[in-house]
Amino acid sequence: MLAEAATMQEFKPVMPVARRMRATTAPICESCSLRAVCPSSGLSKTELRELDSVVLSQRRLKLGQALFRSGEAFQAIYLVRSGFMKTMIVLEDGREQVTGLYMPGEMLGMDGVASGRYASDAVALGDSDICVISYERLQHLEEGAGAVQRLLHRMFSREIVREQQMMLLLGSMRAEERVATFLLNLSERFTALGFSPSEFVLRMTREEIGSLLGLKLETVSRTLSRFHKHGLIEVEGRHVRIVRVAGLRGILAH
Amino acid sequence: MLAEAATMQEFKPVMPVARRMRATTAPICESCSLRAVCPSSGLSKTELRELDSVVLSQRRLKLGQALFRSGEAFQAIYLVRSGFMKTMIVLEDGREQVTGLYMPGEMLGMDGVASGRYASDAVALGDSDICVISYERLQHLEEGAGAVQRLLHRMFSREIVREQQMMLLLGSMRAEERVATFLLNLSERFTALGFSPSEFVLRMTREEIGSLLGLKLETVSRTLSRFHKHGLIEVEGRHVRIVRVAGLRGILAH
DNA sequence: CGCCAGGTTGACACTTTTCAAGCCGCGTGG
DNA sequence: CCACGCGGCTTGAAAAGTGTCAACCTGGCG
Repeated sequence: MLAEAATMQEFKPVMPVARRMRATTAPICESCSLRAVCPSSGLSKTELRELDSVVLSQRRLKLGQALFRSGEAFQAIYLVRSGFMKTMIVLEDGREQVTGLYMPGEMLGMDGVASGRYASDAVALGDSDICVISYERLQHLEEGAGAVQRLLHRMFSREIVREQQMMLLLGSMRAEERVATFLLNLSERFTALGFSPSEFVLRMTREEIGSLLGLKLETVSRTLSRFHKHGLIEVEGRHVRIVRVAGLRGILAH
Repeated sequence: MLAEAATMQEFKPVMPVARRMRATTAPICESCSLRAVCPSSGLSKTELRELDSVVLSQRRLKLGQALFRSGEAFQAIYLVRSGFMKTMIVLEDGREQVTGLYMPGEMLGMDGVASGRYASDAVALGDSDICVISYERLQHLEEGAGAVQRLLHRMFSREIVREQQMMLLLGSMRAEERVATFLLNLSERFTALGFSPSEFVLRMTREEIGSLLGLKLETVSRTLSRFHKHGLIEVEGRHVRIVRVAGLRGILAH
């Protein structure tokens, strides 16, 4: 039943990732298999080459490894190439809030520009490949700077919009609406990546999902169970299949 | 008792704002009274002049008037010169979420860069003066572009960090913590503007505060009353005086 | 003068959290 | 090889925190 989703869990780029961990000047962006979803889509050949010149390297992370941590000196922004990342803020008293879930083609670390130090932790939710983009060099691009700068601005802005929507969710939705929104959002993003809109694998524990949605893990679990009981989804651990999208959407329509 | 706060409600810049509503080339930034808190602090004279060249005009808003609305074509970003603004997202079903409160020196509208349309509504919380900055021209700055671009990036990033902190508040704090955080945050920002850290005027109704904090207006009211009962603050409508900062901070320390 | 928006407060309902118990699958070490 | 422990998940029952509804107060303004 959930076989397709299971294979998808691997979540490898469609084409093999060539020249991993290569030196700075390797044409990573030009030949990137993520071009379709990568923010760099829309750039010209020369502009892509420009972009390549600022890609410092690739990084590989395993489950739980940090890409950066709150307070570390900001030097680079990061692009998810494969795998999943989460960002979170931690309070002194230990409470933590997952502030974002990042999929291939999405960008991380822009919160570090403000003060020169990252404001959040970024942690891998499984094996992940990450493009490391030197912010320093990005600033000093000469050729093609216009297009690349505009791209960067769109990325910044997209992040702001994403966070606004998260605030809407956290500030004015009840548990069922939050979880439904979460599932529908995942579905969209998987679709954009060329995967099934209806069948996928959550990459987070119930606790992480809860933290992202501002709920306790038990509430997440109960809500998923209720959705299942009402025939909206099928759940098996982290495998999810959306059975009645309209039903999920209906929950949002109050 | 709350006299100082009452005068402060006017919230005029320290120096008179010269050449309001003037043509594009007026040296608004160079002579801006907000320099101390304005994001443009740190720019050189020439860079300031550059910045001036992108300031289209000034806009004056009254209570309830919109600076931009969700869906409108994005053309400019805005800087609050005097007064207060709020941003909000509205759902089809009418529910709305205040996503931000903006004071003099703070920037609005960057969410429009992503899609070319604003993603939120910006509404004045009272008489306000706003700098209108052409995004188009900002992009095409030649001289001094480096410094101005860096400045813009910091602004973007600061907004991202601000929203992350809002998510933390909305996702993992209880009502008392939210209100205490709100008051302490206001206190800091007023201080930065040269006003009293302990005595100020809320510019929003209880309902707006509630929406910003993800609470109902009654909860806001009750929480403020409770703070008052415990001798932490004094409240009289929108006039607030913080009596025991340590007490408020203590609430955050669980 | 009277209305109305904004604010406060109480009583009660509802959602979500908290606490607790138990299940499952998996890796480790006896 | 099996037992054990443990993290992750589910479910129930009770507690806590907020929301809802309603009454009432106040000040400003037509």
